[in-house]
Amino acid sequence: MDNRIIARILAEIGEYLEMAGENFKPRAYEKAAGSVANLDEEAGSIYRRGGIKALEEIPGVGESIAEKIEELIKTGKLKYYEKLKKAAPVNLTELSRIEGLGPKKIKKLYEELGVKSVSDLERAAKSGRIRTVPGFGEKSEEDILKGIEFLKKSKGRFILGFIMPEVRKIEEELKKLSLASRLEVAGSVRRMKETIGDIDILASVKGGKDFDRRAKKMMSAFTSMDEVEHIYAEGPTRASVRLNFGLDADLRVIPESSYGAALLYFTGSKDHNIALRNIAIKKGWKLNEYGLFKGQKIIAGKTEEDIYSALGLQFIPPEMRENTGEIELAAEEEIPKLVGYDDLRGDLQIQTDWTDGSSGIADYAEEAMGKGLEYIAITDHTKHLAMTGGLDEKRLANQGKEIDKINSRIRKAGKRFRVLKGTEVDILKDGSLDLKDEALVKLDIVGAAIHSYFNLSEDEQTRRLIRAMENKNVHIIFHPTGRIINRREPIKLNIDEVVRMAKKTGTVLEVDAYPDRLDLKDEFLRKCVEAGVKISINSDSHEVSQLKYLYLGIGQARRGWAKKSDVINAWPLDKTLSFLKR
DNA sequence: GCCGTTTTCGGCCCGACTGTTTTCAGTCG
Repeated sequence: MDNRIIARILAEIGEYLEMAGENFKPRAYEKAAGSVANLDEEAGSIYRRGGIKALEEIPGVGESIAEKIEELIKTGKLKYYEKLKKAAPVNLTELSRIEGLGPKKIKKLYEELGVKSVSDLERAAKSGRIRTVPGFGEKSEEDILKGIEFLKKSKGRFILGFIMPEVRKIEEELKKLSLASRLEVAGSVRRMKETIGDIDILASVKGGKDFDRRAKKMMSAFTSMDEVEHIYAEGPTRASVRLNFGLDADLRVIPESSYGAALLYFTGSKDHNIALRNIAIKKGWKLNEYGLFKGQKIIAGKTEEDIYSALGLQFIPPEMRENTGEIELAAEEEIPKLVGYDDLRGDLQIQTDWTDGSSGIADYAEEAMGKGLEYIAITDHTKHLAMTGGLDEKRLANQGKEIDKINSRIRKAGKRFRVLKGTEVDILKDGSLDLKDEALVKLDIVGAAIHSYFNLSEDEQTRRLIRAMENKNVHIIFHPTGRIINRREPIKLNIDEVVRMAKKTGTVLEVDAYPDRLDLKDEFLRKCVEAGVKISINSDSHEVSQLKYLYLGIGQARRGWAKKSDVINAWPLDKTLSFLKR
């Protein structure tokens, strides 16, 4: 039984206990679920290694939860969980996705009306029975129907790179009003999470006696924007709305003196904030969105730096704030200097109109120069991918001649820029490659990638990838897990083994920066960084405008704690090339 | 149910907003 399933069951137990009116147990289960989900090792393997005592080493897991995990590992079932489910057989996960509905209300609806699912809920609301339940009224009934409608329309979380233009547009519109002294999108957007659930906007206005008036003006400007489709809540300092492109947005207005505290708070993550608050508590202080306080006296609040520093911590970049060890590093002054958003010098994965891309090589060179890059690699698909018009050895050689011409034109124009010859060679089912070694050895950059047989077992898939890495001509594995966010699951891989073999063979692993790939993802990148495996951040462009997606790959690499020295295309070209010639 | 510079008991992050209530429980982030 894998960690995700164990974590989900623990989290559900927490919700059932909350329904039952328990006070602190739900949080204990929720916390344990979070740690299990974040484990590097399968709980089953921890248990086999050290038994129940080893399970108790997991943060938030004590005697009782360890026994429950043991039962799940041994029997695949958990009596305690089955009992809770039987006592209240409702689809909690589904129902609590409706805005405004939590465990307590769900319990009431189940007890009074027998509501078990969203479809039960819809019937109850439409027939006017919700309003008869104590604590509910006509408004609640309406809100529930609206919530159901929204749930039917929305497809869960939005992919950051695709929604970013809309986010920036809202941000720009609000800034244009010139009502706020500072305004910023915080939350998961600022942490560069690959998907986001909503937009958290933070604005500050001058404090003092006119604060209320200024804040109110800001709030009403926000809720009356053209994009606002529905207002969930609107108070003097906080409003929550649904935007017409299907995303929810929150605005908080705070006085300037609290901007740093509020930015810290609204950037999250929630777990990071809780950990910071606990540090404050241990010092006898209190941390909230208005500042860090000792009694009534404010110690810090104007900037995030001030607050971290007062807590005895180094500044932590937003992308690292997930409470997965960064606070401990900050206490030791060991936060790494992460690769920066301006650090990339080249892009090593680009598809052109020779295969399934729609822009030509020269256009890419032009666009990349305009973006300040110093090199790009052309890496079209190979013959096995017939639907893309993949290149065979002969067409690849012809493409090389065109690249030579383009490079000489660039040189004659006196520009320092180079187009590298490359390929995205297909990894076949058995791990062999789609092009002959004689063709590969002539190229500057050989990326290899899996595009077929996504359903092999973990063992087969891992051996397949390792065989590709063992080819001396392969420099980089492109999008190693093959996932497409919200569409395709990653292939099954023993990632630790892959990282180990990448280190041994000197193979680079990629962060494909395309918005719905971001592959490798953050947690796997951390493993690379720890093991000393180099990474490259590439756009996987199929059209010149897609070079802009590199920033998403950088964000993901920062979430994986990568430094400039870990990223081969953040280096000068001669260093990169000599590194690749192992 | 977990945990410990509050250490084996007594705490557990904190504040805004809503709807349905006449003072607050529930939800959210």
